[in-house]
Amino acid sequence: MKRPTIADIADRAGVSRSAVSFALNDQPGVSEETRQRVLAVAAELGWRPHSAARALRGGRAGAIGLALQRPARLLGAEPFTMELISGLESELSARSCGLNLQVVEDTEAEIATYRRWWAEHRVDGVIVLNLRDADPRVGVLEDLHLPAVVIGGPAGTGSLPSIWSQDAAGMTDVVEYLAALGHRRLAHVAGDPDMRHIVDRTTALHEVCRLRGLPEPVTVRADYSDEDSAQATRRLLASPDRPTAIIYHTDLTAVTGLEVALEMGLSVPDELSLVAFNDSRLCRLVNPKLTALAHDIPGRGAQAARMLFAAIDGGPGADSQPAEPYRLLPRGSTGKYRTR
Amino acid sequence: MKRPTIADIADRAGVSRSAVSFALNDQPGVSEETRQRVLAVAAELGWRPHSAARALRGGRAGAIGLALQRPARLLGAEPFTMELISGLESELSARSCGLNLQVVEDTEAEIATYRRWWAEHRVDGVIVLNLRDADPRVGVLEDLHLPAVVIGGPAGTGSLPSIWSQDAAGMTDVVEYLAALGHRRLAHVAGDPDMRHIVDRTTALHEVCRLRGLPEPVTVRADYSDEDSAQATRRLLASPDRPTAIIYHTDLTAVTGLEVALEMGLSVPDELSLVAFNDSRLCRLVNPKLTALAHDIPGRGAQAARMLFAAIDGGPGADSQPAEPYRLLPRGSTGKYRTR
DNA sequence: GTCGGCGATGGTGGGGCGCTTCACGGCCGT
DNA sequence: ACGGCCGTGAAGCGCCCCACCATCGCCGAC
Repeated sequence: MKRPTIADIADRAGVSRSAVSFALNDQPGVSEETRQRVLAVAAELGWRPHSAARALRGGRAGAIGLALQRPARLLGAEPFTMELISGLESELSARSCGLNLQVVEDTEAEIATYRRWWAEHRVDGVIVLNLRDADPRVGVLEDLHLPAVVIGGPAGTGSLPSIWSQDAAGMTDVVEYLAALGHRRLAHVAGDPDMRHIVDRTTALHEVCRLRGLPEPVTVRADYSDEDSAQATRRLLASPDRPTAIIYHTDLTAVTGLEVALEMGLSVPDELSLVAFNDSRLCRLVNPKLTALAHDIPGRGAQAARMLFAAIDGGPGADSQPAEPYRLLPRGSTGKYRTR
Repeated sequence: MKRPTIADIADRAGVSRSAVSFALNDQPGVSEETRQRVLAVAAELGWRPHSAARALRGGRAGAIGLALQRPARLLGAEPFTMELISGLESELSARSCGLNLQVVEDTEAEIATYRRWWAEHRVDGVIVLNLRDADPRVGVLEDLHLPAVVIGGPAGTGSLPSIWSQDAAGMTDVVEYLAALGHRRLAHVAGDPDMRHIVDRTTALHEVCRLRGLPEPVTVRADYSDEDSAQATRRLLASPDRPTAIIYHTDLTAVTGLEVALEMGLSVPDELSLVAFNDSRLCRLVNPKLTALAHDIPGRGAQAARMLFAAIDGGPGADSQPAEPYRLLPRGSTGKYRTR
């Protein structure tokens, strides 16, 4: 089976290749009658533009890139990524734009991927995840003039448009909620403290605690692995003045934390309250169900895609904007602290 | 910043564009000295081949396609996909080949995507997931001569190479294990009964039960949604002669089932044993941990990628082959049946 | 009333995007 | 003189679009 080209259509329709091109691209220069004839022939032959030829001609690559920076063993556990992708897709498919995925080991590899994508004309723009402090990716993308939308920020994104979750506000909500339940000794299990959103949340946490006159909250670091996040919770709970509420920065670590707490014989929420950032089905699968901060991740993906298109087109609409705020969903894992 | 082209290198190195091309592609026709000079200049300019130009010239698109057929709201919950992708990537990046992702609503849309990818020269081959009975995708891909590797089978893949999990063997292991624990009334919660692997497992289940003299196992259908799989388990457990062991075809439905069972006041595993196909972190997050059939999904992804490359190159190594068999991992959710 | 000029309309030809590759042509050594 | 070895020129992949051209209707000048 041979893919039809514009020349095939031209032959069949009895016109020149230019005329076909004009007709197919809604360009002036052909009569309405010819245009219809050409379109009919094209449909009949099942013609579709050769993406490489289009791209070569100086047009778009017709795809955007998403580099996922995570160790292979953790991919999959986190629902976030797939939800984001599904949101991106909803916009991409409407513009019949492809999505190029690449799993990378670290920031250096991610940057190399951007350079390669740029040099090979593989993508028209990229979505950047997990912004860090002084993130080197920003400068590289600016230098390359590769359109990009950062999910995270708004600080530290340079000239790149970003869509930022309102992390400080989310954290504030949580603390107010926990304080209202009578909690005073708070802790949180944080991932990489370089991450912009972790920084924002941590700052807010300390700030609100100070304002409310609560003791200084405790921070424990943990990567996203099973063992590490379990260990983090275990350390917190083994402490003599253990916290009465723990905030987790991902659903995954929270669920792990819950298991550890139950294992250690603590009653949740009577003796310990748990809250997770990033609601997902995971939070509803465990018992008690986890109180979580939810936000519409597919929606954010779609918004990011729209912004990226705007940035690629160079038109308006590519300004940084906040994402919809977090919604606090109280569930069974939080309650008043009661000694038994 | 302008992307350098072969002409730029030719100018700088003082040779013709052809010579540059030969040098860069390890083609004979240039002296070793010239080759080195050209390579040096290319490296200096940071040259990379323009993927579109290569593809247009009749070469490869330099990417493979993966169409994910699932409703947006379920994407993300299943760890399977991302693990598979990470496995694919490990091979792809070694051959600096891209991965094109597309989320589609149904089989029809998936087929349309294949046709589009083919017509637009976007991918060199595709990975096909979730083979069904009389799957229409197979014929389409054969007609298009689009290289493809099916994950699933081995029956019903036509001329397409496949990599098939040994579902019947896995199911047999489970039943033997449960029978050894004294279980007699078995049930399973199955997804779409069209799916090839579900069919294979179901057939094996009935077969082994027959051989062992166990009563006919009960089948309950459930899609992958929260509510549906919960409802399925609830129905099973409400029955007067309820099963003493339930087998789930995904980790996700199993976890949901466990929650339902505990909610209904059943003790697991004393009154009910649960087994999940597809081990994942989910299975270890719940309490009791779920007995599961594990297999190396990233490994399978890598294997699929290698086979696809073989199919694309038209060389050997593109024959169907079994995946590594399932490993049964007994955990807390299975045990002898004890009435209390 | 006729005719030349002119703009609008509908269509063709061809170049070029960056890369590969085939046909050829100097220039050695034997 | 002839066969390797190096290297060049040019064509062409499919598409887009600029430069052109033919035709025709219109209008004002004669």
